[in-house]
Amino acid sequence: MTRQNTQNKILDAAERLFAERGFADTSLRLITSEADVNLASVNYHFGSKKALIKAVLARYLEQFMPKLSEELQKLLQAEQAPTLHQVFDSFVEPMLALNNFRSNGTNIFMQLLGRGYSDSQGHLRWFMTTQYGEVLQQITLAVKRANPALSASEFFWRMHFTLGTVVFTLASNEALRDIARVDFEEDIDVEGLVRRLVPFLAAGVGAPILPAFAMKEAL
Amino acid sequence: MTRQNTQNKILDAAERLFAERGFADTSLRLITSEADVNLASVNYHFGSKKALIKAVLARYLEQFMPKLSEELQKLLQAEQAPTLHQVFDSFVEPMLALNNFRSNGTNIFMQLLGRGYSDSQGHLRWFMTTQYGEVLQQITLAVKRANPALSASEFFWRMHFTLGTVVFTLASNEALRDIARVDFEEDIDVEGLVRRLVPFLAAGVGAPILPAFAMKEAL
DNA sequence: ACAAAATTCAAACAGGTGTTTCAAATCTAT
DNA sequence: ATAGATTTGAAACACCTGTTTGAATTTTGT
Repeated sequence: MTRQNTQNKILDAAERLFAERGFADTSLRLITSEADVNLASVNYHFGSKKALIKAVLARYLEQFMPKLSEELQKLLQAEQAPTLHQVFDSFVEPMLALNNFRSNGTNIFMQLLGRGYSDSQGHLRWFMTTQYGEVLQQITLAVKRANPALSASEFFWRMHFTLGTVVFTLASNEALRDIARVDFEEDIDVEGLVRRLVPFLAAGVGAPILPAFAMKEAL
Repeated sequence: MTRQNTQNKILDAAERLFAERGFADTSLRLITSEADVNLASVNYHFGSKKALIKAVLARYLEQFMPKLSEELQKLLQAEQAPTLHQVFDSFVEPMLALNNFRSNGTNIFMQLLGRGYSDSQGHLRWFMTTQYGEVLQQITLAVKRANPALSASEFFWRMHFTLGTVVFTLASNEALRDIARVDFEEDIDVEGLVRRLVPFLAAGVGAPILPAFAMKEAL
């Protein structure tokens, strides 16, 4: 029973520190001292720092991904094509549900997501392609149904623009909310932030295609 | 005359390596060995690694910012309000002009911009607020004229969504273009990428405001 | 209660970082 | 040409990193 205790103490401290400071800037010594365990125990229980990072991400993705998949399935099973707004909206509830899984969970997951992509590239990408490829395909399918006018290439770029908006916003959400709080006394919560993203992204992905590029495609 | 030579050798090697690997992952030993100068010379000529990073960024910003400011001024002086598309379009030419300043300059600057924001937060932000505050205000003014419906808070958030899209896309533009090249044999150049961002951002910033948030604002 | 397995612990390892030092070399003026 | 300032060079400094080691401890199954 001590095993679980130590492992979880490490995971809890690590996820908090990773979210606050990023993966690279969080040393094992800091994690283990905050978790009140021995330095060697992270290598003993997880093998390496990389494996610890994956374990931290996995704990959240296991909660988030099935719920997201379910939401997308609802849209895909409906007879009429979804709107882009609906597609992006289906991310919101699974995101907010993380607050039930762990206190402040939505916020931590958002920052982990941001870090996971921008820090040492690869960790998050690894999960997406190897573990959750089907969900990725559901997303693709839903967006394509919502906006069939997009060519393969335009779709690719706009999805990455979207990813960038999300990753950046999530990674720096606490800093941004701090600024907003002092600049115009608006105390926005995580939910408000997530919900504000939806119309922005839906409009961006649904934007008309420049004639110049449309022509290029036709060649 | 040897001074300039060494300093520039360092700057040239540093900007390339910073763009490729980020600031944190580029050691002074790597920079000085590629520049073929002594390790100590970067501390001698620039004082510290932080100061070197600032010097690298400054060289590009000095080229870019006045041109951007000029483009924005054109829009602001016109009688009728600009469109969002026009506002974001005014970034494109100054961006592309960097290829005349230095070979592959646009691409390097884009990656530096991305790194400068997501890496060790602060460097780029320092320039923006202390050195180029007026340009920042021009941007603000132009966007507000193009979309007066935005409240201060909605404006703030959408500008940061925009920043996120740009920073992320620029930082990973080489990787993304590589994927695009193999996935659907489309060899997009930097210009094509920058131009594709414009309609996405214009649509996002111009998206209708959710009734829920519009109500909140009215309180 | 005891033997065996699992876990914790303090310490050291091997390698990396930015920065400093101070003598040697080079350039710059008189 | 020579004295003085500037620049280069090799080495060391102080500190931090993830990982490994091997003995001490605790937990587990019988």
